[in-house]
Amino acid sequence: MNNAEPSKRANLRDVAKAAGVSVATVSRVMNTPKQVAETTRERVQQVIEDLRFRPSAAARAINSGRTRIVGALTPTMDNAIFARFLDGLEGKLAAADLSLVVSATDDDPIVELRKAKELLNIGAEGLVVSGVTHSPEFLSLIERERLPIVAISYAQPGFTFPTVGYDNAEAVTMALSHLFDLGHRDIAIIHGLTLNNDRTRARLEAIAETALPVRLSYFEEPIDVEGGCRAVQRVRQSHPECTGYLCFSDVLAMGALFEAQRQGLSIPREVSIMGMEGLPLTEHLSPSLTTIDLSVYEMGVGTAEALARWVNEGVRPADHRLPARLIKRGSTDRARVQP
Amino acid sequence: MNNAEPSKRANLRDVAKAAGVSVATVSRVMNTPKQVAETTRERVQQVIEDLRFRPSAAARAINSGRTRIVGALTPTMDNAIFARFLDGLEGKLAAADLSLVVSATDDDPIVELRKAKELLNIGAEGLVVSGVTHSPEFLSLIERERLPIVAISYAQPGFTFPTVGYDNAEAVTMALSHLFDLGHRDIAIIHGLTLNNDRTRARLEAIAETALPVRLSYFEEPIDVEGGCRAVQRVRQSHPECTGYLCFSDVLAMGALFEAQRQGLSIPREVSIMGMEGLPLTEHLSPSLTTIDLSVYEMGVGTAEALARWVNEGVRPADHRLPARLIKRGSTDRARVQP
DNA sequence: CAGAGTTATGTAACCAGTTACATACGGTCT
DNA sequence: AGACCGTATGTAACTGGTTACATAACTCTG
Repeated sequence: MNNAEPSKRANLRDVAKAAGVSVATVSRVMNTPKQVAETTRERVQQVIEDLRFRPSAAARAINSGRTRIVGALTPTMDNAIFARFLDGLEGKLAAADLSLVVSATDDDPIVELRKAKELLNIGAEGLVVSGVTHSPEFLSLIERERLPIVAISYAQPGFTFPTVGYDNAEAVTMALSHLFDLGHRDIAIIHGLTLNNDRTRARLEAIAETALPVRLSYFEEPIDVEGGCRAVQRVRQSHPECTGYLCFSDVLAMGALFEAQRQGLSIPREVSIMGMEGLPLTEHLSPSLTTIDLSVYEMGVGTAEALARWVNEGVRPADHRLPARLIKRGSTDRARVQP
Repeated sequence: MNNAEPSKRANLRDVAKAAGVSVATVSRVMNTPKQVAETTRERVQQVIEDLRFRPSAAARAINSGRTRIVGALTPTMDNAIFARFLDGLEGKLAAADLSLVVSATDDDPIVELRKAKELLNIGAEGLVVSGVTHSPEFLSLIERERLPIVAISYAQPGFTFPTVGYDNAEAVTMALSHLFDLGHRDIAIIHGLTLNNDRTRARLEAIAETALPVRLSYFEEPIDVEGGCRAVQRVRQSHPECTGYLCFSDVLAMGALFEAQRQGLSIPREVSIMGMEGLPLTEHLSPSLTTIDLSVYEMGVGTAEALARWVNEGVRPADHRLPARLIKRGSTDRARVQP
């Protein structure tokens, strides 16, 4: 056996030569097998296997203009919500024969622009982004490339590109009403950073416009458990009269719950706490966490369906609004009558 | 202005013609600018911008043989550990100018093989996989393609391909010793599914070989909070004498903690519970969770560095063993003297 | 059995880049 | 002036596939 040569990958010509046919026939065996006579087809197939021939994706892409790659630009991956979203997204994209490239932007428009360009450079056929606020350079890049793109976490029919997400105003209003209905009048709003995050801003604007006779105070913290803890410390210090804590994220709510308990507060007797998102984990806390389910996994699936149709069939998808649903659990209850 | 034609993307020839130079010159402007006279260079640059020229990734790939894409095959993304790992991985890969395609295998070797082939089909230059146990077809595929590949979550120097991970035996022994040192003799081992998961099996084997005089009982559940809850229900029913609960995952440990508290058990007075992984969240539970920190984020970064060097410079990386470190917190304490 | 239609296959152009090699130009040295 | 050198640029071959078109062989029909 002669293993002398470094055995570089076989190409179409090699296969054709070895099988004694033309390159066109080999190509047909792979793409339109029924056009090839059975005996020839089998012989070529055999050579393909013997030579371990694998067609070059690049060469195919250059002809078809298709890479079957789409990119997702999310603020981070290390966050239960985006992890869950990406899981749903990847699963459904794979079913549509599309590969998912992930890219974290850290909620920075400059990074977003840079990473979007890199995604285009590797030939991404479509993009997923968070929210509807983006740098002008980003928007014009998308427009002039006519790139299929879907914005998530933000339902906004008629926006520049299709959105797959929930109505942030509706969701937050639902949450606030829940606390109001339970008799809470002094409510702490615990939210993530507003800088470069239009989802948070949209929720805050909806809150600000409420007609409900409530007294609100606002606490901004990074969306992690520690942020939730710090927020509660600040609430207790500056606004101890608050009996309802509305957190814009389940992760913040978990931190808030833990810290409140650490401070000896009885939940929900003294203070009601609620989150948003509907992470599976929240059901198992003690007390279980009242939250607004935003069907994050379904958002991933819906986004994949929308983008896959656009990329594969050229059909620009309609906006897809996901339901927001109150999940009433143990962490919220009637406000205690003031002493 | 004539906007009649559908303005298909400009290519090298278009730019060359518009700038009045040859295609070679345009190519040089992009790749080796110093070889081109300044006046020519500037003129070509201008045309490139005017025509919004973006070189085709596929055409480049066909020449260079490089796609700058690597793939990661993880059981899932919707899991705090893998999310954190992927976050570290993507960040460092991006710094090495590599894009990350993610693909979930659901711990199924058949899916793993299929998705690995798909990754190769789109031109992935390297792969990340979980653990060291894979189907023979998968292994031979990797071998004959001479594909750079790194296995994670499993330190095994000298394995078929380089590993970046912790020593599962060491980690679990560390955990067991901790409980033993605190006086626990009846210990419940709560672990994820062993089917197709060699990390879990390696831990179980290490546990089985312990020289410590302890009585162990085993409880297998899917790695989610509910799994942890169910495990505790089973422990209480079949082995109520257990005072130490050793969970192979922080997620299981959280479920165990919640369920134990729901059942009225005082942690750590009556029962000590510990997890593994070192998720940031665990620090904030009440009581805070004792765990074995496995530096998951660092594993992501280390994997990226190893794979990037291999792919970019052809240097097969050395095995990288990550430290396992006991983080003693509130959920474990001395075993109560038997009444 | 000629003419038409079907089927199987080959030839060569094409996609969008990179690059080896050739060439033209201007300046320096002898 | 002629040889020599370095720089700037162009020509054309090449990467690895796909596919329009041509062709050859075979079957069917009148």
